[in-house]
Parts: sequence; structure tokens; C-alpha cells
Amino acid sequence: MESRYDFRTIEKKWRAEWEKNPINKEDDVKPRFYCLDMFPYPSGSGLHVGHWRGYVLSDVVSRYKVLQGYQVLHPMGWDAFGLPAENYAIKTNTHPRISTDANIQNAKRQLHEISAIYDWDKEVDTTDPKYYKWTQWIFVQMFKKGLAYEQEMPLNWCPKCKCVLANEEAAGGVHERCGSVVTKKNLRQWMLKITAYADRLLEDLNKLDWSEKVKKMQTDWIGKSYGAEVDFKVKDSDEVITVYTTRPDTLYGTACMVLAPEYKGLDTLVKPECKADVDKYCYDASTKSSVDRMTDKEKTGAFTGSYCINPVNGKELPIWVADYVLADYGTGAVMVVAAHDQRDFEFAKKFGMDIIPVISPDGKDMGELEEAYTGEGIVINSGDWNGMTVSEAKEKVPFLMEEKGWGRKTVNYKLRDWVFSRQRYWGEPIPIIHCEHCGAVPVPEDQLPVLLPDVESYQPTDTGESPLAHIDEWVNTTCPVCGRPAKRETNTMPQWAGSSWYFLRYTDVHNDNELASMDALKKWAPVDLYVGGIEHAVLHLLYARFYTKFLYDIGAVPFDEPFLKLFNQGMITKNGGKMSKSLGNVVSPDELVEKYGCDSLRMYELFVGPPEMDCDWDDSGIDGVFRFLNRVWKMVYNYKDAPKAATKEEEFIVNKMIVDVTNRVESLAMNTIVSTFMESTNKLLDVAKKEGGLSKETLETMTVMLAPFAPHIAEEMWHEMGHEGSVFDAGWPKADESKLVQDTVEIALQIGGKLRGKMEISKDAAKDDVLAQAKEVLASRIEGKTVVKEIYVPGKIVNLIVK
RNA sequence: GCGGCUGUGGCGGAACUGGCAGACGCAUCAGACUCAAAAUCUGACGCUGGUGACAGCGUGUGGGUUCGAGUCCCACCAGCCGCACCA
Repeated sequence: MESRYDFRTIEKKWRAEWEKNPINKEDDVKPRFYCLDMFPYPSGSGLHVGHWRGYVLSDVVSRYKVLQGYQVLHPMGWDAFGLPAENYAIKTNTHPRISTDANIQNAKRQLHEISAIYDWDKEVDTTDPKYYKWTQWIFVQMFKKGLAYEQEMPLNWCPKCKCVLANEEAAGGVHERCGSVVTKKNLRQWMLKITAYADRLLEDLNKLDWSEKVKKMQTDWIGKSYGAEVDFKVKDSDEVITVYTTRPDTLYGTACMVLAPEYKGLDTLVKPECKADVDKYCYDASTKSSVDRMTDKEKTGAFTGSYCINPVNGKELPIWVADYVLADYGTGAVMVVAAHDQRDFEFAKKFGMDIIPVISPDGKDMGELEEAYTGEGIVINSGDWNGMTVSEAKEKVPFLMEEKGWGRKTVNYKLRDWVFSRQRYWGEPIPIIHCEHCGAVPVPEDQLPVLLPDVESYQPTDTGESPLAHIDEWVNTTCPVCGRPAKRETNTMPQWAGSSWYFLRYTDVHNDNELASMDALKKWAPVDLYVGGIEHAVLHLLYARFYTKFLYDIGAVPFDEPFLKLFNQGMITKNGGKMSKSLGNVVSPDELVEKYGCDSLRMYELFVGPPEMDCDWDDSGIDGVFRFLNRVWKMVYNYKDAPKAATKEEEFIVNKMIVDVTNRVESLAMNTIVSTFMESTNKLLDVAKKEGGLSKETLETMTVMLAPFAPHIAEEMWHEMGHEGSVFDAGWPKADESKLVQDTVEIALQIGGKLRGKMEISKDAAKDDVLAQAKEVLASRIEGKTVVKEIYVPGKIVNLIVK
């Protein structure tokens, strides 16, 4: 062993050794732990220090579990289909297969620098036909269960990426990936009926150990609300307009009916004299971007000339069109209760309609309203319903309406079905054949996978047609049912298809007969700890839950939630901004590894701050971690050959360290673990200086505990202390509680809550003795005053209140 | 607009159930070693006043509860994130 900490030699040596003899051995007697990173897109820009943060954290947990005697599944793979890979390929003018492979090679090389315990025999690549065979198989199963269907409707269209988007990808009217403003395009597309799982996706959030933040984001996205549907007959017509409302208690206060510009059947309601106005209004609404429509708060509208009848009081209500009503939420029709909804209030006021209060906080008349009243209160102006409280009326009214045939109780969701097809090349072909006689027919399972054909031009088109549509020899096929000529579906699946189930595949990567065997799934899954960024809160994480529930329902998977515990690491920024190649602020781990070593960078990634919080990257602090590792190295070097018996103080420091580090790994408070190591080491070095050495056990315990964090230096020190096997076979140390009991404790002395001194007392000193002693110490300060109250918190504090 | 998170020295951040605020580290300063520098080691390091032991102030702001508040309650301010006309 050299006195100098030569990290380059050490890290190279042990990385090679672990590749030959992995420390994480399969052994079916041991308990199991599945620790998963969100797999990356192999983009051209490679990994930066932000990627390391999550990967280091999950590797620390994995290695810690190994030390605790678990066999750990800690795999890695590639989410290699989809827009980022394809756009990169287009930009660099290379086939996506070639650029993707190159990017995977590069990312893999960079990942090796982390020295995580990934088992590369279990690598998953979503673009591998052996993998996407099962991505397609899942789609076929969904089709067979009626969960995959085609529909023509106005869809979110990204003009830059030239493809349709799911609602989740277009939240806020902006494409989440490229930032372009989304427009609408009327297209026939494949949809997945995720709404059929809305309730279970909502309810089962209770089962999960996820942050409240992510659970809330999913809850809000699913957007369940309780209310009623009410049927309004159209005057002089057989038509009926059904509205959805969460306020059936306010039905008597309806001023008018408002329909979305895209309301189906609008045309039949428009009177000839109003047609020009309504048409113009609807045209203008259709050309507004969804962002404008969301941000223009000034109410607009047009009258159709028709009226409908309020079932509760027979009142005739004018029917209007207004773009503040959304076509795809509820029924696309809203009853305007001007007095109790701010938007309705503004609309009614602008067009001079009656504003009739039907809820009053005290049951009395409310006079002229300045704004809508949305609070609790008593029903007024509402016939038989008068006198009920709001909550009472909300509960009872739907049943009263049901009896009379006016409407019914119902629930509603914001969640929409998932737009699943993409007009792009680099994705899984949707395994469907279109036959004139048989309709859409799934490709028979024994013919899967439908291979993505090689193609000259994979540039996207403006027409909403996939680049695959031009490959006649691929498109033209025969119908698997009737054998007549037929055409293949040319759309591909979205990026999310492959990532919605990859965590299942890791358990049984090489299985050609099923997506994963039941045995393998039972053995490893579901995932015990899932680590990744929060940006997937309602995308990947919602889709993966949906897929898992579906696969559970068809008996392919033995559980219905994929990720038991989720940890979202904070983002690392540089100079306050997200790291990106275009901003030129990417901090590459490569140079830091070169200068300080992998172990130092691993520890520094943890030390920068609480792992769930964002933080701004600053290289300078890594010196502190590097110095710390040098100190530990020297400590072992100096004292390993002449061990001393441990003093009481030494045992206390070591056992305290064991307790603190263990608790903090369990709670993932990684930044404070590094502090604990540093503090303990400083104290041990003081002891060593005083006593002329340290015990063998102390040095060994320190080395073993350090191993998950700084594995190379720990392994080297372990061997230098004379051990044959790996430090990861040593077992995680257990604290000896008896060593943590100290004979004396220092307590703080306060007068009137202010710190006025300290004193050392025996750990089981009686209260009266402590107080007497405290008064002695503070004698000069309480002289001439009366002590009116004495507070003693054992082991902590004495507080004297004086007058 | 609604909802959530965050706010502590020059900086990153500690402080588990209310109990000694500022652990640990960075930067800075002083000292030791050195011909010198680097590295390393030792020490100082919230602010204000005082030569000084010491005193006063101090966890975004203002109130409150408590013997005692960074921590609990109320109101507000700022920053970030999410949702955003969801009837």
C-alpha cells in the first residue's frame, strides 16, 4: 500500500476485477431487491453530471443492499425509439439505427465510469426486434380487449415534430419535448382506452410510497369530479342537450345554455338568421391556438337563435356558443349559473342576462352581486329545494332529478384516452393490417414482430402520413383473415410504448416465448425502488401503471402496480439554467473523473445537497470530498499495521456513525451521510493522535460503510487490511447500542429561555440534584432574584424563570 | 387565478418527535512546515458594540401559542414548480 492515494490505479484495478467477478451474486437463498433507474434516451450529447446524480444514488442503495445480504436486480437499458433519437438522426443525416447504436456505445462507456453494479447481461434495448415483439404483442392484446381503437377527431399536432401528440405531451398547449405551440389537426388515429382505468389509476395511488407531489399531479391529471348530468329539451324540437355539472344544487339559477364551438349537432340548432354570426364565431375559435384560447379571459360568444327548457322550472333558456366551453370535457355543454360561477358570471354580465342568486350564505336575499358567490350556504329561489344546505342539495338533487327523469348522478374525469399513433419512422410499427372486407385486423401473434423496414427517407411529412406509407412492398400485404390484398398500418407507436413495460423485461430479458415468465416476475418484481426525474410524473409513470394494470388483468403479470417506491432526484442546473448543449453549460463528468476519480465524484454528487432538491453545480466543492478520501486513506495506511484496543470514545464515535449512516441510507438523506463520514473521520483522527492508533475494528467498519459510496478505495483498503474476499461480502455493520450510552452528558443552562451556561452531569442524575447544581453555576446571575419556575428536560436543558 | 414546494452566514447546506442555530464542506484570514511555492497540518470565521471576559441582535416579513419556536398556528412577501376557462 502506498502512502499516496493513487485513485487512477486503484479504480482501474477494481473495475476490471468486478467485471470478472461481480459483487452482486445471484443466490436464491438471499432476499431480493429490485432497484431501478429510469433508463435514458441514448442522445448524441452524452451524459452530464446531472445524470450521475440519480445513477449514483440508486447504485449506493443497491450496493448497500448487497452488503445487507440481498441479491439485487439493478439493470440498465435504452429507451432508444422515439423523437429524440429520430431528430438527432435527421440532424446528423445518418440512419437512426446507426446513430442510435453509436450513441448507446458512447453512453455505455460513460456509464462504466460511474462503476455502478449494472448487470449488462440484462441490458434492454427498446429498438431490438426481440424486445419490441412484446411491445407489439401487448398492443394486440389491448386491441383484442377493445382497448385499442381507431377514431377520427381533432388532435394535438406539433408542427415542428410533424406528428400528433397525447394530451399528456401537449399539456399547457405546448409540446413537452420541443416547446412548440401545439395546433389542432383532424386525423384518424389509434387510441388506447386509458380512461377505462381512470378509477383504478386514481384509487391505487394510495398503495404507493411516492411523493405527495407526484401523487397529486396524477390525481389532478385524472381529475375525477362528482356531479350530475341534466337533460334540457330543445324548444320546438326533439333534440336534447345534456350538460354535466358539479353544482346540480344551482339548477334553478340557470340563465342560459352554452355550447362549445365544436359541439356535435350544433348546426341543427342554429336558426337561419343567426347562422352567419355563429359560423363566423366558430371559424374564429378554430383558428385560435389552444394557448390563446386558454389565456383569453375576456368572454365571447354568439347566440344560436334556439332555446331550451330548464326541466326544473320550465323556463326558456337561450342557447349560445362560447369558446370558454371545452368540447372534450363533460358533454361540451354548460348550464350558465351566473350567480355562482365566476366564468358564467362574466359571460352573463357581458351579454346582459339575468343573474339570479340561488345560494345565499345566510338564506337571505343577496341584492346585486359584484362577483359570483361560490361558498357554502342555503338554497333560495329554488321551489321545493329552498332551505337545503349546499352539501345537502348536492347530495339529494341528482336523485330527485332521476325520479323525474330530468337527469342522473354521474362522475366525470379530465383524463382522456391516449392518442397512441405517431406519423414518424423511428418507432414500433403498429401490428395492424387494414382489409377492405375485414376492417382492422391484428397481425397474428406468431407473425410478430412486424419488423420496422429499412427506408431511404425517414423525414416526416406535413400531411400527417408516416414515412412508412411510401414503402409499397412493405405496406401491401394480405389479410390474415380472408387472404385478400390488404395494407399495413403505417403509423408507429409513441416513445412511451417501449418504456411502459421495460421494467418487466429486465426480470427475464432473453425469454422468446413471453414478455417475461411468471416465475421471473414473481421472483423480482414489482420494483422496490424506482429512481428518476420528476418530469415523467404524468407521462411515463401514468402509462406504465396503466400497462401494468392491463397486463395484470389478462393474467400476464402477478401485480397491478409496477413501482412500489418512487424517488425523484432534483435537477442539476449550471448557472441557474438547465444543462444543454445549445446553452453550452454542460458539465461533463469525464474531466472530473480524470482529475479526482470516480469515488470522489460519486461522493460529491451526493454531497451537493438534498437529493430531492434542485441544485446549481459548482465544481469547487469536490476538493473537500477529495481531501476527505485522502484523509481516510492515510488513516488506514498509518494505523492498520499496529492496531490498538478501541477506547470508549472511539467505540462511541464508530457506533454513532453506524446508526446515523444506516438511518440516513434508509431515508435517502445522502448529503448528510457524507457529512457524517467526514465528521466521524475527523473525530477518529483526533482519537488516533491522542492514543497513538486506532483499533482494527474501527478501520474495518469505516471501510465497509464507505464501500457503497466510494467502492474502489474501500475495496483497496479492505484488501490492504489483509482480507481475501471482496469488501462487499463483509456484511453491513450493526451498531452495539451499549456503546452509545455515555456516563455523562452536557446540558444547557438557560435563564428565561436564554442560554447562560453549560454543565456536565451524570447521565442518571436526579432532577433535584441537577437543579441545585444549576443554581450554583448560575448563582451570580440569579442573585437577588426569585426563581419562579424551574424546567428540567433530562439530558438536555435546565431553564430557570426568575423575577 | 388555483395548488404545491422553498426561503437559515460570503457560498452549498445541517438541526430526527419544539430544547445549546449555523454540523459538515467550500471560500477567506492567521499560524506551522518550506529557501520559496504547492500539498499537508493547526487555529479563526453570523452580525453589531467593546482591548477584554462580555452584551445586544439574528433562521424572508408581521403577529400569535409556549418556560422555550428555524421547527407549531394565522396573515403577508419573494422565488421556483405544477395546473390553468375542467362547468
